[in-house]
Amino acid sequence: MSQPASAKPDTADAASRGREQPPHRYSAAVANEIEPRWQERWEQADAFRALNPGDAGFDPQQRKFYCLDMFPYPSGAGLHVGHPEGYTASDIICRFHRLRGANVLHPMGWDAFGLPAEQYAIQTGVHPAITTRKAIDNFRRQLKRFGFSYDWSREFATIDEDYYRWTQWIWLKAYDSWFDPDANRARPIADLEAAFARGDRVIAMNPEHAADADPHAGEGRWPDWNAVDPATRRVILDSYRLAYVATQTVNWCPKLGTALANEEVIDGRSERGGYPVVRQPLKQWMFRITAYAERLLEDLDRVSWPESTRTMQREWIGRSEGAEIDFPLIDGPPDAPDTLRVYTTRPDTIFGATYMVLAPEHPLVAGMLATPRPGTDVAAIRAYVETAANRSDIDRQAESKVKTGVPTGFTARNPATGAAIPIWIADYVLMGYGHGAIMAVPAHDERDFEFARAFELPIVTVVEPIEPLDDPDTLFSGAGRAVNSSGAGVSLDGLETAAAKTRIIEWLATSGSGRARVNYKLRDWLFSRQRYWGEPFPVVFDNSGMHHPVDADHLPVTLPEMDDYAPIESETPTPLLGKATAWVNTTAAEAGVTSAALTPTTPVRREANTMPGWAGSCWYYLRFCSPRCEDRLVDREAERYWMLSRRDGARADTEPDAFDPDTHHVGGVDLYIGGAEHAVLHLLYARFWHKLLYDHGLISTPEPFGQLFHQGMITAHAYQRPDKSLVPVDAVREDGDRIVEIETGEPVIRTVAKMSKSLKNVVNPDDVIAEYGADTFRLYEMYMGPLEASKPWNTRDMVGLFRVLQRIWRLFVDEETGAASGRIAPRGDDRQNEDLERLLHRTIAGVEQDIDRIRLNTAIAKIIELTNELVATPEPVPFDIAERFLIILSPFAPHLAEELFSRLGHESLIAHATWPSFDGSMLHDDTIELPIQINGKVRSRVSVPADANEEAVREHALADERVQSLLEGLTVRKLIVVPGKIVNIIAR
RNA sequence: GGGCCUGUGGCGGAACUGGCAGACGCGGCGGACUUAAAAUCCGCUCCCUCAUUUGAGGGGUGUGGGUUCGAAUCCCACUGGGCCCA
Repeated sequence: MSQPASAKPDTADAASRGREQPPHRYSAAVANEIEPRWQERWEQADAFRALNPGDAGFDPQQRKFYCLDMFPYPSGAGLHVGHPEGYTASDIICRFHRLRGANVLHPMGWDAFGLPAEQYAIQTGVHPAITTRKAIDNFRRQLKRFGFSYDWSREFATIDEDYYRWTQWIWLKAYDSWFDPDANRARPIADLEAAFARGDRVIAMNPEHAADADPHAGEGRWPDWNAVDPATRRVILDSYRLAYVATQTVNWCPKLGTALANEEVIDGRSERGGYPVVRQPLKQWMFRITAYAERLLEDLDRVSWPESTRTMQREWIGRSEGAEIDFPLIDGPPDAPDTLRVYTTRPDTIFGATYMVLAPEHPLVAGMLATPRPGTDVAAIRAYVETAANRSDIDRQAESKVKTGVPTGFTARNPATGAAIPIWIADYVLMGYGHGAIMAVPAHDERDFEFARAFELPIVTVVEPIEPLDDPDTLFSGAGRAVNSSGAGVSLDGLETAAAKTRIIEWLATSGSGRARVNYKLRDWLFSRQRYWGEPFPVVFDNSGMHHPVDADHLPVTLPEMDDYAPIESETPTPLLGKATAWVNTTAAEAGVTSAALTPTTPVRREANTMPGWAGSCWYYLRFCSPRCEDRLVDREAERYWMLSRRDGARADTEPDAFDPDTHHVGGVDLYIGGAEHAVLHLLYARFWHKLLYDHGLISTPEPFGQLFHQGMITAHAYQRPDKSLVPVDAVREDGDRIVEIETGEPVIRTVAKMSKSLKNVVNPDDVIAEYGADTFRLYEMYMGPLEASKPWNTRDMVGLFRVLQRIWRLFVDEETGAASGRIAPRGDDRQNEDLERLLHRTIAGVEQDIDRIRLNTAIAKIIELTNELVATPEPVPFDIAERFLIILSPFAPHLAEELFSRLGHESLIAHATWPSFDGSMLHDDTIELPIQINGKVRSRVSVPADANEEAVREHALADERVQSLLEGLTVRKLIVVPGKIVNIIAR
């Protein structure tokens, strides 16, 4: 065992070796014999094959159930005990639904592109495909050993060519799409061009195009499409694409040869290795996910997801309502726009806007540096802008940091007050949010306030709290009543904040200096990585830098072989694939660009960036519906069958294609189980791709995952010093009542921590299965606590579940001979057992309810209670009770259940048995014991008929001897009867 | 700093919608079996006091308050832990 904390000998192991052990007792050896045997039987019988429409034996009347696990990234380290947690839960639920007659789709596959394999390749030179395939084989072996009922015929990996060709195909679909704000959906880019040509749309750059900071981009400047030159047409159309190229500032680490996410940069150095990181502009492929912000937000109300996850997605999308306001520039730089546009959620505070701030990256800055105002310290501005460029957004936004900035010397006019206010540059304003510029209202915004104090800028109060604040010195940023807010054109004085906002927006609109605006924190999705081990983009560039898509018939674009995978160390960002010069430099024909776009011999450069790890996981759940489909990303019929669910549970395939919110569930996968660490990114990205495909009519539901469930984390015990630092489990010993660190003798306390190599508390599932078998492992992991809770692994506790299985085994099998125990009445014996029958019905009902509510720990407790009763019953257990008991056990401990079921004489698999029904009248006894409280304390209990009415119960209670003696000398003031529950007598 | 979740025996946890707190499992204690130990099986096991053959009483779900006939459950404040945002 790899858990040194369990100092006790491992019980199951000892049991299997014990000399005087009965020869046929349920032991680790028995488990390890019967489990692989049944796994082979299932495989031979193709027991868990999900039938698609058109398959032989497919029954259109059968209920469907699509239950998906978040597929794993197969690392070289193999499975961790955290992996099988969600997988065991989904397996139990799937087996349950099969027993209840559903056609269950329960697939498994591999998220196989990604960094670890590439880093291993850098060290060893072994191709990532080789290490990845090996890791997949190991993961598959480990998962199969748990007896999970996956339909393995549907298995695929994201690195399979016939999978990622469709990943690339979807990207091309996005490239070929624009988002029509009027229709609120994606449409082919050809529709946009046609609309321009017909004159149905104003010909303009996309005003939402992130790469274009020109605030006037959305204003038409081209009256006639036919008069626009082809190059400009392309630029205009490209600004609308849902997959587009833009120059983004990235954290480039020259030493690592890649761009890093903001979270991976700490104080200007890489988190891994501590290498310097520079902020560099880099041409990147982006996804216009922001176009879907509103729909991604709205549809959160329609899915059955944990509230916390929906909240996180809402916050990530970050919708806010406010206004964009144009502040006229006073003597601005030549060639610059006349106005400076800002976004604010508090337009009502405009009378308090005493200065403005530009992000250092703001396009106006260049013009200000080129033609500075007299007396401006240009060098200081330049230095400030350069320094700011290398600070991460996270650092820049940290409120604790001292605010920095420089004055530009330029001024703008506050449209409300008419006053000229100075324009500053400061890095607390980010280019990525709003318009990269703000009106600063230091009286009512924390950051503006600190900045104003640091640079002695005026602070004007324009909102007063309606209720006086407890602490008058705190900055007031809430809603209140406007004061000092009157100008030539408009007055807000006396209005409460909401009304003031409405009034000022009306005035801004009529005066032409602003308008209401909804803004989102969500940014477009940076989709390029400078890695090797990812999907190549199906796109090339010609000599003029223009991009051309690869024709769909030429997919997939495969990766070239490489001699070494070391990153290119460079000051200028260079993708690793840039090394594969022979692959990069090719011709239009070779790359698969249609001759309509480029003549076949045109020299082109392939896109050398690759897609990020998220790409493959964005649509794998769709592919599982028909993983071998060759002519489409997913078979139409199969997709509709598995993804579209009617609310009443009936089959949907007789319905028309169109999703109907009144009769259909919103999304396809009936139950999606996976970790909360994917609450935002993976789930948001997958929803985005799904909606894009839905808009193109390729799939039938607007959401991918109808119900989502997060399993908690499996933690482990660790030890903590008084200073809260952690001590590895092998560095402590028990010293009497205390636990001390061996090296120092200092006491430590037991705590809970993540499993980690450094704490030496990682548990390897292979070891646990060798010691106890998979059935015990499955039961233990489900029994630890509620699935959604994080809970500490404690190997010592496993023996309890092992003993339960041992008791069940002993009930059926003679430990000395291995033959039938004789404890089960033979088939055909008509003996009854009323008490057991009632308990069985209660257990069936309880387990059903618990599985439906995903409370597997209490379901197992109920099965254990029944087990203990069966074992304790002196006379033989009726045959059909034993049979039904095994069926309800089978989702949880499938191997043992199959074995015992066959020993009862069954030829067929228990996996294909029918879930037993329960009789509602059997759930309650005829008479019940009712507790009697006197003044809130239980003093007695009486037996009453279960259906006794309130009056009868009252009489029973008052007639009770004990109650009468306790009530002596007291007056009953009140008597509360809760039928079936309790009686409370209030007496003085 | 803001938001969300959470605190129940020695441990993991149970308790439907406000109705007998501690199901079930671990551990511990006692017993059976054994030369002995392990394994297995049986019994007891929230704490305190008195009685100890049955038992009787009191306290108890992080702390303090509130609502209620009745609170682990609902409300308020505080406090410990976790997660997310900043």
